[in-house]
Amino acid sequence: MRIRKSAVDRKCEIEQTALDLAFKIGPSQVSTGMIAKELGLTQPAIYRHYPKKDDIWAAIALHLGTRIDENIALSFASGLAPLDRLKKLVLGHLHVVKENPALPDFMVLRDKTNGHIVVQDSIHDAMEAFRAALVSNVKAAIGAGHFYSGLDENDAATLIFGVIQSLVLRMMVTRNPAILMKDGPRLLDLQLAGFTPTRETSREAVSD
Amino acid sequence: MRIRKSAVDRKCEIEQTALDLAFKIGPSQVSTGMIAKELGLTQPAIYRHYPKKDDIWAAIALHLGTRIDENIALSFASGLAPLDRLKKLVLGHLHVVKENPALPDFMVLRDKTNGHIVVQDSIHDAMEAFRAALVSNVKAAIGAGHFYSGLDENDAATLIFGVIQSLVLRMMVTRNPAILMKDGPRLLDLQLAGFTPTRETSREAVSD
DNA sequence: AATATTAGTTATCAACATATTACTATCAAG
DNA sequence: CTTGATAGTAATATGTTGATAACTAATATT
Repeated sequence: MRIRKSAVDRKCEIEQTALDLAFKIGPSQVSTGMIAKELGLTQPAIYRHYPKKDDIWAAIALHLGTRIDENIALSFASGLAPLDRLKKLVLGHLHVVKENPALPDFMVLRDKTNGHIVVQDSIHDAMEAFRAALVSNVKAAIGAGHFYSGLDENDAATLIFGVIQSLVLRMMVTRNPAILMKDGPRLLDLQLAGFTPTRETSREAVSD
Repeated sequence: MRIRKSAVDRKCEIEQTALDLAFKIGPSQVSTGMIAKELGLTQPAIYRHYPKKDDIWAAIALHLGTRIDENIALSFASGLAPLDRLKKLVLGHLHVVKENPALPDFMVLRDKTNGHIVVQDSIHDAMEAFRAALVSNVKAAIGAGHFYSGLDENDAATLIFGVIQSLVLRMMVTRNPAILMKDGPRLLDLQLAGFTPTRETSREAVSD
Protein backbone atom coordinates (compact mmCIF):
# COMPACT_ATOMS: atom_id res chain seq x y z
CA MET A 1 0.00 0.00 0.00
CA ARG A 2 1.97 2.95 -1.28
CA ILE A 3 -0.18 5.92 -2.15
CA ARG A 4 -3.72 6.61 -1.15
CA LYS A 5 -5.72 9.13 -3.15
CA SER A 6 -8.79 11.06 -2.09
CA ALA A 7 -12.15 9.57 -2.98
CA VAL A 8 -13.05 12.26 -5.50
CA ASP A 9 -9.72 11.98 -7.31
CA ARG A 10 -9.96 8.21 -7.41
CA LYS A 11 -13.52 8.24 -8.70
CA CYS A 12 -12.41 10.60 -11.42
CA GLU A 13 -9.58 8.24 -12.34
CA ILE A 14 -11.85 5.23 -12.31
CA GLU A 15 -14.37 6.83 -14.62
CA GLN A 16 -11.73 8.09 -17.02
CA THR A 17 -10.07 4.67 -17.11
CA ALA A 18 -13.42 2.98 -17.68
CA LEU A 19 -14.07 5.39 -20.57
CA ASP A 20 -10.69 4.70 -22.13
CA LEU A 21 -11.18 0.96 -21.84
CA ALA A 22 -14.71 1.28 -23.23
CA PHE A 23 -13.34 2.87 -26.38
CA LYS A 24 -10.58 0.28 -26.64
CA ILE A 25 -12.51 -2.95 -26.12
CA GLY A 26 -16.16 -1.91 -25.90
CA PRO A 27 -18.14 -1.01 -22.78
CA SER A 28 -19.56 -4.48 -22.22
CA GLN A 29 -16.08 -6.01 -22.11
CA VAL A 30 -14.78 -3.69 -19.41
CA SER A 31 -14.48 -5.46 -16.05
CA THR A 32 -13.86 -4.00 -12.62
CA GLY A 33 -10.66 -6.02 -12.48
CA MET A 34 -9.38 -4.35 -15.64
CA ILE A 35 -10.07 -0.89 -14.31
CA ALA A 36 -8.35 -1.73 -11.04
CA LYS A 37 -5.33 -3.22 -12.77
CA GLU A 38 -5.01 -0.16 -14.98
CA LEU A 39 -4.86 1.99 -11.85
CA GLY A 40 -2.56 -0.33 -9.90
CA LEU A 41 -5.30 -1.31 -7.47
CA THR A 42 -6.97 -4.55 -6.49
CA GLN A 43 -10.38 -5.34 -7.90
CA PRO A 44 -12.41 -4.87 -4.68
CA ALA A 45 -10.92 -1.39 -4.32
CA ILE A 46 -13.36 -0.25 -6.99
CA TYR A 47 -16.22 -1.15 -4.68
CA ARG A 48 -14.98 1.33 -2.08
CA HIS A 49 -16.17 4.03 -4.51
CA TYR A 50 -19.20 2.48 -6.21
CA PRO A 51 -21.64 0.03 -4.59
CA LYS A 52 -22.44 -1.56 -7.97
CA LYS A 53 -20.51 -1.69 -11.21
CA ASP A 54 -23.43 -0.12 -13.06
CA ASP A 55 -23.00 2.97 -10.92
CA ILE A 56 -19.74 3.62 -12.76
CA TRP A 57 -21.53 3.56 -16.10
CA ALA A 58 -24.32 5.71 -14.70
CA ALA A 59 -21.79 8.32 -13.59
CA ILE A 60 -20.10 8.22 -16.97
CA ALA A 61 -23.39 8.48 -18.82
CA LEU A 62 -24.31 11.47 -16.71
CA HIS A 63 -20.96 13.10 -17.45
CA LEU A 64 -21.25 12.49 -21.18
CA GLY A 65 -24.83 13.74 -21.23
CA THR A 66 -23.68 16.91 -19.52
CA ARG A 67 -20.94 17.47 -22.08
CA ILE A 68 -23.47 17.12 -24.88
CA ASP A 69 -25.85 19.54 -23.19
CA GLU A 70 -23.07 22.03 -22.54
CA ASN A 71 -22.25 22.17 -26.22
CA ILE A 72 -25.88 22.77 -27.09
CA ALA A 73 -26.11 25.58 -24.56
CA LEU A 74 -22.87 27.07 -25.80
CA SER A 75 -24.09 27.29 -29.38
CA PHE A 76 -27.33 28.93 -28.31
CA ALA A 77 -25.53 31.35 -26.02
CA SER A 78 -23.33 32.56 -28.86
CA GLY A 79 -24.87 35.53 -30.59
CA LEU A 80 -24.15 34.03 -33.99
CA ALA A 81 -26.46 34.06 -36.98
CA PRO A 82 -28.59 30.91 -37.45
CA LEU A 83 -26.32 29.31 -40.04
CA ASP A 84 -23.14 29.89 -38.06
CA ARG A 85 -24.89 28.80 -34.90
CA LEU A 86 -25.86 25.57 -36.62
CA LYS A 87 -22.27 24.98 -37.70
CA LYS A 88 -21.02 25.71 -34.22
CA LEU A 89 -23.51 23.21 -32.81
CA VAL A 90 -22.45 20.41 -35.14
CA LEU A 91 -18.70 21.04 -35.01
CA GLY A 92 -18.91 21.45 -31.24
CA HIS A 93 -20.57 18.08 -30.98
CA LEU A 94 -17.88 16.51 -33.13
CA HIS A 95 -15.38 17.99 -30.70
CA VAL A 96 -17.19 16.40 -27.77
CA VAL A 97 -17.12 13.04 -29.54
CA LYS A 98 -13.45 13.46 -30.38
CA GLU A 99 -12.69 14.14 -26.71
CA ASN A 100 -14.90 11.24 -25.63
CA PRO A 101 -14.63 8.73 -28.46
CA ALA A 102 -16.49 6.06 -26.48
CA LEU A 103 -19.67 8.15 -26.60
CA PRO A 104 -21.12 6.42 -29.68
CA ASP A 105 -20.62 3.07 -27.98
CA PHE A 106 -22.86 4.14 -25.13
CA MET A 107 -25.52 5.44 -27.48
CA VAL A 108 -26.08 1.99 -28.96
CA LEU A 109 -25.61 0.12 -25.68
CA ARG A 110 -28.41 -2.24 -24.67
CA ASP A 111 -29.99 -1.98 -21.25
CA LYS A 112 -29.01 -4.52 -18.65
CA THR A 113 -30.69 -7.75 -17.51
CA ASN A 114 -34.27 -6.97 -16.50
CA GLY A 115 -34.15 -3.30 -17.37
CA HIS A 116 -33.49 -2.45 -13.73
CA ILE A 117 -31.92 0.92 -14.41
CA VAL A 118 -31.43 2.26 -17.88
CA VAL A 119 -27.87 3.44 -17.65
CA GLN A 120 -27.66 5.29 -20.92
CA ASP A 121 -30.81 7.35 -20.46
CA SER A 122 -28.80 10.50 -19.75
CA ILE A 123 -27.08 10.16 -23.10
CA HIS A 124 -30.27 9.41 -24.99
CA ASP A 125 -31.95 12.42 -23.45
CA ALA A 126 -29.01 14.62 -24.36
CA MET A 127 -29.00 13.35 -27.92
CA GLU A 128 -32.71 13.98 -28.13
CA ALA A 129 -31.99 17.56 -27.04
CA PHE A 130 -29.23 17.77 -29.62
CA ARG A 131 -31.61 16.71 -32.36
CA ALA A 132 -34.18 19.24 -31.18
CA ALA A 133 -31.49 21.91 -31.29
CA LEU A 134 -30.63 20.86 -34.85
CA VAL A 135 -34.26 21.18 -35.93
CA SER A 136 -34.58 24.52 -34.19
CA ASN A 137 -31.48 25.88 -35.89
CA VAL A 138 -32.54 24.61 -39.29
CA LYS A 139 -35.88 26.32 -38.84
CA ALA A 140 -34.11 29.54 -37.90
CA ALA A 141 -31.81 29.24 -40.91
CA ILE A 142 -34.83 28.86 -43.16
CA GLY A 143 -36.41 31.91 -41.57
CA ALA A 144 -33.23 33.89 -42.10
CA GLY A 145 -33.22 32.92 -45.75
CA HIS A 146 -30.09 30.79 -45.50
CA PHE A 147 -31.99 27.67 -46.55
CA TYR A 148 -34.75 27.40 -49.15
CA SER A 149 -38.23 27.81 -47.78
CA GLY A 150 -39.65 24.42 -48.78
CA LEU A 151 -37.04 22.51 -46.78
CA ASP A 152 -38.46 20.13 -44.18
CA GLU A 153 -36.59 20.95 -40.96
CA ASN A 154 -36.86 17.42 -39.56
CA ASP A 155 -35.52 15.76 -42.66
CA ALA A 156 -32.76 18.36 -42.95
CA ALA A 157 -31.82 17.72 -39.32
CA THR A 158 -31.68 13.99 -40.05
CA LEU A 159 -29.30 14.57 -42.95
CA ILE A 160 -27.08 16.84 -40.86
CA PHE A 161 -27.12 14.19 -38.19
CA GLY A 162 -26.05 11.81 -40.91
CA VAL A 163 -22.87 13.82 -41.47
CA ILE A 164 -21.96 13.23 -37.85
CA GLN A 165 -22.96 9.57 -37.98
CA SER A 166 -20.98 8.94 -41.11
CA LEU A 167 -17.87 10.43 -39.53
CA VAL A 168 -18.48 8.56 -36.28
CA LEU A 169 -18.74 5.23 -38.06
CA ARG A 170 -15.44 5.84 -39.82
CA MET A 171 -13.92 6.78 -36.46
CA MET A 172 -15.18 3.58 -34.88
CA VAL A 173 -13.91 1.42 -37.70
CA THR A 174 -10.54 3.13 -38.04
CA ARG A 175 -10.23 3.78 -34.29
CA ASN A 176 -9.03 7.26 -35.18
CA PRO A 177 -10.95 10.15 -33.57
CA ALA A 178 -8.87 12.74 -35.45
CA ILE A 179 -10.86 12.38 -38.66
CA LEU A 180 -13.85 14.06 -37.02
CA MET A 181 -12.30 17.52 -36.99
CA LYS A 182 -10.32 16.92 -40.17
CA ASP A 183 -13.24 16.08 -42.45
CA GLY A 184 -16.13 17.41 -40.39
CA PRO A 185 -16.10 21.08 -41.40
CA ARG A 186 -15.74 20.35 -45.11
CA LEU A 187 -18.51 17.72 -45.17
CA LEU A 188 -20.82 19.87 -43.11
CA ASP A 189 -20.36 22.76 -45.54
CA LEU A 190 -21.09 20.45 -48.44
CA GLN A 191 -24.23 19.19 -46.75
CA LEU A 192 -25.49 22.66 -45.89
CA ALA A 193 -24.73 23.85 -49.42
CA GLY A 194 -27.46 21.49 -50.57
CA PHE A 195 -29.97 23.49 -48.54
CA THR A 196 -29.13 26.98 -49.80
CA PRO A 197 -31.74 28.83 -51.89
CA THR A 198 -29.23 29.54 -54.65
CA ARG A 199 -26.18 27.35 -54.81
CA GLU A 200 -23.91 29.76 -56.70
CA THR A 201 -21.46 30.39 -53.87
CA SER A 202 -20.73 26.83 -52.81
CA ARG A 203 -20.95 25.52 -56.34
CA GLU A 204 -18.47 27.98 -57.73
CA ALA A 205 -16.15 27.36 -54.84
CA VAL A 206 -15.71 23.67 -55.54
CA SER A 207 -16.08 23.51 -59.31
CA ASP A 208 -12.85 23.65 -61.29
CA MET B 1 -34.33 -36.46 -26.96
CA ARG B 2 -37.21 -35.97 -29.34
CA ILE B 3 -36.20 -34.72 -32.73
CA ARG B 4 -32.79 -34.65 -34.30
CA LYS B 5 -32.15 -32.30 -37.19
CA SER B 6 -29.52 -32.52 -39.88
CA ALA B 7 -26.28 -30.67 -39.29
CA VAL B 8 -26.88 -28.11 -42.03
CA ASP B 9 -30.37 -27.31 -40.82
CA ARG B 10 -29.19 -27.00 -37.23
CA LYS B 11 -26.26 -24.79 -38.15
CA CYS B 12 -28.66 -22.57 -40.04
CA GLU B 13 -30.92 -22.38 -36.98
CA ILE B 14 -28.02 -21.64 -34.68
CA GLU B 15 -26.76 -18.80 -36.83
CA GLN B 16 -30.21 -17.29 -37.24
CA THR B 17 -30.84 -17.51 -33.51
CA ALA B 18 -27.46 -15.97 -32.75
CA LEU B 19 -28.29 -13.13 -35.14
CA ASP B 20 -31.68 -12.54 -33.53
CA LEU B 21 -30.13 -12.52 -30.07
CA ALA B 22 -27.35 -10.24 -31.27
CA PHE B 23 -29.90 -7.64 -32.31
CA LYS B 24 -31.83 -8.04 -29.07
CA ILE B 25 -29.04 -7.88 -26.51
CA GLY B 26 -25.88 -7.12 -28.49
CA PRO B 27 -23.43 -9.60 -30.00
CA SER B 28 -21.03 -9.60 -27.06
CA GLN B 29 -23.80 -10.60 -24.65
CA VAL B 30 -24.88 -13.63 -26.63
CA SER B 31 -23.76 -16.86 -24.97
CA THR B 32 -23.77 -20.39 -26.32
CA GLY B 33 -26.17 -21.32 -23.53
CA MET B 34 -28.67 -18.70 -24.70
CA ILE B 35 -28.59 -19.94 -28.26
CA ALA B 36 -29.06 -23.53 -27.10
CA LYS B 37 -31.95 -22.63 -24.81
CA GLU B 38 -33.66 -20.72 -27.60
CA LEU B 39 -33.53 -23.88 -29.73
CA GLY B 40 -34.48 -26.26 -26.95
CA LEU B 41 -31.02 -27.79 -26.81
CA THR B 42 -28.33 -28.11 -24.17
CA GLN B 43 -25.36 -25.79 -24.28
CA PRO B 44 -22.71 -28.35 -25.34
CA ALA B 45 -24.90 -29.29 -28.32
CA ILE B 46 -23.69 -26.10 -29.98
CA TYR B 47 -20.16 -27.48 -29.94
CA ARG B 48 -21.23 -30.43 -32.09
CA HIS B 49 -21.53 -27.90 -34.92
CA TYR B 50 -18.79 -25.36 -34.19
CA PRO B 51 -15.45 -26.12 -32.55
CA LYS B 52 -15.23 -22.60 -31.13
CA LYS B 53 -17.88 -20.00 -30.38
CA ASP B 54 -16.10 -17.49 -32.61
CA ASP B 55 -16.74 -19.80 -35.54
CA ILE B 56 -20.42 -18.98 -35.24
CA TRP B 57 -19.69 -15.28 -35.55
CA ALA B 58 -17.30 -15.94 -38.42
CA ALA B 59 -20.02 -17.82 -40.29
CA ILE B 60 -22.50 -15.05 -39.61
CA ALA B 61 -20.05 -12.37 -40.69
CA LEU B 62 -19.42 -14.28 -43.91
CA HIS B 63 -23.14 -14.54 -44.53
CA LEU B 64 -23.76 -10.86 -43.89
CA GLY B 65 -20.81 -9.89 -46.06
CA THR B 66 -22.26 -11.97 -48.86
CA ARG B 67 -25.65 -10.29 -48.55
CA ILE B 68 -23.99 -6.90 -48.81
CA ASP B 69 -21.99 -7.96 -51.85
CA GLU B 70 -25.05 -9.46 -53.50
CA ASN B 71 -26.87 -6.15 -53.26
CA ILE B 72 -23.92 -4.35 -54.81
CA ALA B 73 -23.77 -6.82 -57.66
CA LEU B 74 -27.52 -6.59 -58.16
CA SER B 75 -27.44 -2.83 -58.57
CA PHE B 76 -24.60 -3.01 -61.08
CA ALA B 77 -26.30 -5.80 -62.99
CA SER B 78 -29.45 -3.74 -63.45
CA GLY B 79 -29.31 -1.76 -66.66
CA LEU B 80 -30.51 1.36 -64.90
CA ALA B 81 -29.22 4.87 -65.43
CA PRO B 82 -26.53 6.04 -62.96
CA LEU B 83 -28.88 7.97 -60.71
CA ASP B 84 -31.45 5.15 -60.47
CA ARG B 85 -28.66 2.64 -60.01
CA LEU B 86 -27.35 4.70 -57.11
CA LYS B 87 -30.80 4.78 -55.52
CA LYS B 88 -31.19 1.04 -56.02
CA LEU B 89 -27.81 0.48 -54.34
CA VAL B 90 -28.66 2.53 -51.28
CA LEU B 91 -32.25 1.36 -50.85
CA GLY B 92 -31.14 -2.21 -51.46
CA HIS B 93 -28.61 -1.88 -48.69
CA LEU B 94 -31.26 -0.49 -46.35
CA HIS B 95 -33.30 -3.56 -47.19
CA VAL B 96 -30.38 -5.81 -46.27
CA VAL B 97 -30.02 -4.00 -42.95
CA LYS B 98 -33.75 -4.22 -42.32
CA GLU B 99 -33.65 -7.98 -42.91
CA ASN B 100 -30.50 -8.29 -40.78
CA PRO B 101 -30.85 -5.55 -38.19
CA ALA B 102 -27.86 -6.82 -36.20
CA LEU B 103 -25.53 -5.93 -39.07
CA PRO B 104 -24.57 -2.50 -37.68
CA ASP B 105 -23.67 -4.12 -34.37
CA PHE B 106 -21.11 -6.30 -36.12
CA MET B 107 -19.64 -3.36 -37.99
CA VAL B 108 -18.60 -1.67 -34.78
CA LEU B 109 -17.65 -4.88 -32.96
CA ARG B 110 -14.15 -4.99 -31.48
CA ASP B 111 -11.82 -7.87 -32.25
CA LYS B 112 -11.31 -10.48 -29.58
CA THR B 113 -8.57 -10.90 -26.97
CA ASN B 114 -5.23 -11.00 -28.72
CA GLY B 115 -6.54 -10.40 -32.21
CA HIS B 116 -6.58 -14.13 -32.90
CA ILE B 117 -8.99 -13.97 -35.79
CA VAL B 118 -10.69 -10.80 -36.90
CA VAL B 119 -14.24 -12.06 -37.09
CA GLN B 120 -15.81 -9.07 -38.71
CA ASP B 121 -13.33 -8.72 -41.58
CA SER B 122 -15.85 -10.09 -44.06
CA ILE B 123 -18.28 -7.33 -43.16
CA HIS B 124 -15.65 -4.60 -43.23
CA ASP B 125 -14.50 -5.75 -46.65
CA ALA B 126 -18.06 -5.78 -47.93
CA MET B 127 -18.71 -2.30 -46.57
CA GLU B 128 -15.51 -1.11 -48.19
CA ALA B 129 -16.85 -2.50 -51.46
CA PHE B 130 -20.17 -0.79 -50.82
CA ARG B 131 -18.44 2.53 -50.35
CA ALA B 132 -16.44 2.01 -53.54
CA ALA B 133 -19.69 1.28 -55.35
CA LEU B 134 -21.16 4.49 -53.97
CA VAL B 135 -18.21 6.52 -55.23
CA SER B 136 -18.35 4.81 -58.60
CA ASN B 137 -22.05 5.54 -58.98
CA VAL B 138 -21.66 9.14 -57.91
CA LYS B 139 -18.92 9.56 -60.50
CA ALA B 140 -21.19 8.04 -63.15
CA ALA B 141 -24.04 10.32 -62.09
CA ILE B 142 -21.77 13.32 -62.47
CA GLY B 143 -20.71 12.08 -65.91
CA ALA B 144 -24.34 11.66 -66.92
CA GLY B 145 -25.09 15.20 -65.86
CA HIS B 146 -27.32 14.19 -62.94
CA PHE B 147 -24.99 15.85 -60.42
CA TYR B 148 -23.11 19.10 -60.82
CA SER B 149 -19.61 18.73 -62.21
CA GLY B 150 -17.66 20.21 -59.31
CA LEU B 151 -18.98 17.64 -56.83
CA ASP B 152 -16.32 15.62 -55.03
CA GLU B 153 -17.38 12.00 -55.43
CA ASN B 154 -15.77 10.86 -52.19
CA ASP B 155 -17.41 13.53 -50.09
CA ALA B 156 -20.73 12.95 -51.81
CA ALA B 157 -20.43 9.25 -51.09
CA THR B 158 -19.74 10.03 -47.44
CA LEU B 159 -22.89 12.14 -47.22
CA ILE B 160 -24.98 9.45 -48.90
CA PHE B 161 -23.48 6.98 -46.46
CA GLY B 162 -24.57 9.40 -43.76
CA VAL B 163 -28.20 9.00 -44.81
CA ILE B 164 -27.88 5.29 -44.13
CA GLN B 165 -26.00 5.84 -40.89
CA SER B 166 -28.51 8.33 -39.61
CA LEU B 167 -31.36 5.91 -40.25
CA VAL B 168 -29.39 3.03 -38.76
CA LEU B 169 -28.73 4.93 -35.55
CA ARG B 170 -32.42 5.70 -35.16
CA MET B 171 -33.14 2.03 -35.79
CA MET B 172 -30.68 0.97 -33.11
CA VAL B 173 -32.04 3.42 -30.57
CA THR B 174 -35.71 2.76 -31.30
CA ARG B 175 -35.16 -0.97 -32.01
CA ASN B 176 -37.48 -0.57 -34.97
CA PRO B 177 -36.04 -1.69 -38.35
CA ALA B 178 -39.17 -0.56 -40.18
CA ILE B 179 -38.12 3.09 -40.25
CA LEU B 180 -35.37 2.24 -42.75
CA MET B 181 -37.73 1.66 -45.64
CA LYS B 182 -40.28 4.19 -44.42
CA ASP B 183 -37.97 7.22 -44.30
CA GLY B 184 -35.10 5.96 -46.45
CA PRO B 185 -36.42 6.79 -49.94
CA ARG B 186 -37.56 10.28 -48.96
CA LEU B 187 -34.31 11.20 -47.20
CA LEU B 188 -32.20 9.78 -50.00
CA ASP B 189 -34.08 11.87 -52.54
CA LEU B 190 -33.56 14.94 -50.38
CA GLN B 191 -29.86 14.22 -50.12
CA LEU B 192 -29.44 13.61 -53.85
CA ALA B 193 -31.42 16.76 -54.64
CA GLY B 194 -28.58 18.69 -53.09
CA PHE B 195 -26.26 17.36 -55.76
CA THR B 196 -28.32 18.19 -58.85
CA PRO B 197 -27.00 20.84 -61.27
CA THR B 198 -30.29 22.76 -61.19
CA ARG B 199 -32.52 22.18 -58.20
CA GLU B 200 -35.78 23.27 -59.86
CA THR B 201 -37.43 19.87 -59.94
CA SER B 202 -36.87 18.75 -56.37
CA ARG B 203 -37.25 22.25 -54.97
CA GLU B 204 -40.55 22.88 -56.71
CA ALA B 205 -41.79 19.48 -55.59
CA VAL B 206 -41.54 20.33 -51.91
CA SER B 207 -42.08 24.07 -51.84
CA ASP B 208 -45.71 25.10 -51.95
C1' DA C 1 -32.46 -56.05 -39.56
C1' DA C 2 -27.75 -54.99 -38.39
C1' DT C 3 -24.42 -51.40 -38.28
C1' DA C 4 -21.93 -47.11 -38.70
C1' DT C 5 -22.41 -42.39 -38.23
C1' DT C 6 -23.31 -38.52 -35.60
C1' DA C 7 -26.66 -35.13 -33.28
C1' DG C 8 -27.50 -34.56 -28.67
C1' DT C 9 -27.09 -35.26 -23.45
C1' DT C 10 -24.98 -35.45 -18.84
C1' DA C 11 -21.37 -34.21 -16.07
C1' DT C 12 -17.67 -31.51 -15.28
C1' DC C 13 -13.68 -28.05 -15.57
C1' DA C 14 -11.20 -23.87 -15.64
C1' DA C 15 -11.41 -19.11 -16.18
C1' DC C 16 -13.30 -15.09 -15.10
C1' DA C 17 -16.61 -11.50 -13.20
C1' DT C 18 -19.43 -9.33 -9.62
C1' DA C 19 -19.75 -8.70 -5.03
C1' DT C 20 -19.07 -9.22 0.31
C1' DT C 21 -16.57 -9.50 4.65
C1' DA C 22 -13.06 -8.66 7.69
C1' DC C 23 -8.79 -6.72 8.29
C1' DT C 24 -5.01 -2.93 7.59
C1' DA C 25 -2.63 1.08 6.80
C1' DT C 26 -2.90 5.82 5.54
C1' DC C 27 -4.40 10.45 6.20
C1' DA C 28 -6.38 14.47 8.47
C1' DA C 29 -8.33 16.60 12.50
C1' DG C 30 -8.41 17.31 17.40
C1' DC D 1 0.44 12.34 19.39
C1' DT D 2 -3.49 10.26 19.48
C1' DT D 3 -7.47 8.94 17.16
C1' DG D 4 -11.33 8.46 14.03
C1' DA D 5 -12.53 7.99 9.38
C1' DT D 6 -11.67 5.65 5.25
C1' DA D 7 -8.91 4.13 0.97
C1' DG D 8 -7.11 -0.17 0.07
C1' DT D 9 -6.05 -5.33 0.63
C1' DA D 10 -6.69 -10.35 1.28
C1' DA D 11 -9.69 -13.93 1.08
C1' DT D 12 -13.60 -15.78 -0.50
C1' DA D 13 -18.49 -16.71 -1.92
C1' DT D 14 -21.33 -17.00 -6.00
C1' DG D 15 -22.61 -17.14 -10.60
C1' DT D 16 -21.73 -17.36 -15.63
C1' DT D 17 -19.42 -18.76 -19.65
C1' DG D 18 -16.55 -21.33 -23.02
C1' DA D 19 -15.06 -25.73 -23.64
C1' DT D 20 -14.07 -31.02 -23.12
C1' DA D 21 -14.95 -36.03 -22.30
C1' DA D 22 -17.77 -39.90 -22.12
C1' DC D 23 -21.98 -41.66 -23.07
C1' DT D 24 -26.67 -42.27 -25.69
C1' DA D 25 -29.88 -42.56 -29.12
C1' DA D 26 -31.72 -41.15 -33.76
C1' DT D 27 -30.83 -41.60 -38.60
C1' DA D 28 -29.15 -43.41 -42.82
C1' DT D 29 -26.78 -46.93 -45.43
C1' DT D 30 -25.84 -51.38 -46.46
